[in-house]
Amino acid sequence: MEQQQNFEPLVESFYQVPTLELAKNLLGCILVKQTVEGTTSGIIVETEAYLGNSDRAAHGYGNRRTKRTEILYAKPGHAYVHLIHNHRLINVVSSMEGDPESVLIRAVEPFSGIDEMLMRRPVKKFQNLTSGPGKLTQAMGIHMEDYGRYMLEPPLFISEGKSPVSVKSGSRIGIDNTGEAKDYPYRFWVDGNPFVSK
DNA sequence: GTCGAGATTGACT
DNA sequence: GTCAATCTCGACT
Repeated sequence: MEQQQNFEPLVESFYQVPTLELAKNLLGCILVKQTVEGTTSGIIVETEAYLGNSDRAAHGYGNRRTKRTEILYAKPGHAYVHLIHNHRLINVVSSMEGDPESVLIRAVEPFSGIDEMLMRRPVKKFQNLTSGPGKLTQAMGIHMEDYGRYMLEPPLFISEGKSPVSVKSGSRIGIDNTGEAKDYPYRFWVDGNPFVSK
């Protein structure tokens, strides 16, 4: 019995807050991706903030505006899909138009369309399905074609969810050789959730 | 046209 | 804990 409900996309003003605040607010919200095969969704349980101009670890650092980072300068609420090795990561563009800031979605907890996720990404441990930025994009079928998608309407959007009980923050992971930027406490997660990557 | 780098994952010791 | 895999973009010749 598959949960079938109508998701309500968040409104534009939700994204028009400081990036660090948006990163916290996104926890507990639901990421929804609709495909011809069906709808998959997951509760966001882990995020990271990337502050463009002042953050060396961010792709928008130093106002390097290229075709690849172009979407970071657009209005908040757009999807920035980035490729790394053979994996994809998904960010939500935040802050104001013209500021290359974004929030990386690092992990979600499967909510609906779980059968389809398992088909795309067969795993022995259910916990491994979406507990990482490259994992959730594979499970939910997010590709480069989703680059630049405006996440306020289907087929890719974020819906309001329940507020997490307890939120923690700390330093980001996976970004070495970026100097002091790696120690910034820009990572947020839902305390105790098994789908948080580490 | 060619070369190098990157916000990761999974398998193995 | 270490290490290799594999793809797109961006810079340079």
